[in-house]
Amino acid sequence: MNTTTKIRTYSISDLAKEFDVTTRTIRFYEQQGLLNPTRQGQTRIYSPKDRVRLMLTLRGKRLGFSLAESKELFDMYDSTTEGDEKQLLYMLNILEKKQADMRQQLRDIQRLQEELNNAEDRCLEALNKVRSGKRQKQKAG
Amino acid sequence: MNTTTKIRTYSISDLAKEFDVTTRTIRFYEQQGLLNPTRQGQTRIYSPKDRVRLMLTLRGKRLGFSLAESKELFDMYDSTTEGDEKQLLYMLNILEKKQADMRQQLRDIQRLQEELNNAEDRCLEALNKVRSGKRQKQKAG
DNA sequence: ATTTTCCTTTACGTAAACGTAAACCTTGAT
DNA sequence: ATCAAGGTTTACGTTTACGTAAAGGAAAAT
Repeated sequence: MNTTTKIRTYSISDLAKEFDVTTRTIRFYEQQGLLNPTRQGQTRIYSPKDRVRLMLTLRGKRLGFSLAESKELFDMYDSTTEGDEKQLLYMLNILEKKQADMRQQLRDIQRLQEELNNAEDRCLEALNKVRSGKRQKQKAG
Repeated sequence: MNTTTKIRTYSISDLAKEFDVTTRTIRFYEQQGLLNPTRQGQTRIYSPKDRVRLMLTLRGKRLGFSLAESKELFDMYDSTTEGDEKQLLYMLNILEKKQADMRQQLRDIQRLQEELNNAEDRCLEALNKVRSGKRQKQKAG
């Protein structure tokens, strides 16, 4: 059996299109240590791992993570296999904090969703009033 | 009956302490049109409404809203009572978009929570390995 | 052959959200 | 009276996350 499997690769514009970001953004993420494409000549070649990282980075952004924070998590995740005790405890600490953040965000979102619904209701109501007002005017006119 | 009720007020540092932000931040939010304190001489006096807006602004921030977006929502919310049809439809449009954002964020968070749990498991497992390794060494030593 | 089409690097520019410092009131406590 | 604690304005500085332009290499289409 052959253990060397051919792996899909992506160009920078492949990824840019798929995730709707500019190539500038992708190069910037590399510069910040979030992606590690190989080179063919001077052209960047992205692996599925890079693709996943890009995906995670963007999701992190939506959740208010800075690029530095995402990088930190990636680095830690990579190092867990060979991590020493101190490292691991540190990572557990960070993970705990992130989870607390996420719980807070979950509450925030649920509240905001309620409020958006209320606002929508109020808005629809006001719209009805405006429209029934218009009808009265039409009758009168 | 007296309709003029005395209303609680807050100083800038009251709010700064309560929400753990600097006074600079609070003044900046005023400058951006998010807060509207009255003045006593030149000193700012904040109403409960200001307090709520500060709270909402900060929550918005946690959810990735820009100050401009929060202001937009506040302004629209204030104007709904007297809003004309175009205004109202516009606001409904925005509200719909925000809700879509929130649904996306909800999914993001749930996924991230799963992954954080996985990472934590991996981490704890690695930690156990490290520690059982240590015990072996102690025995041997 | 030359014109697109992608890709590259280098580097300055920018918007958002404050930080920070200077320079100045005012007011209650010592 | 003076001094510390809190308030003010003005204004320049800083970080993050890219945008944008210049200047060019390589390959594929016309």
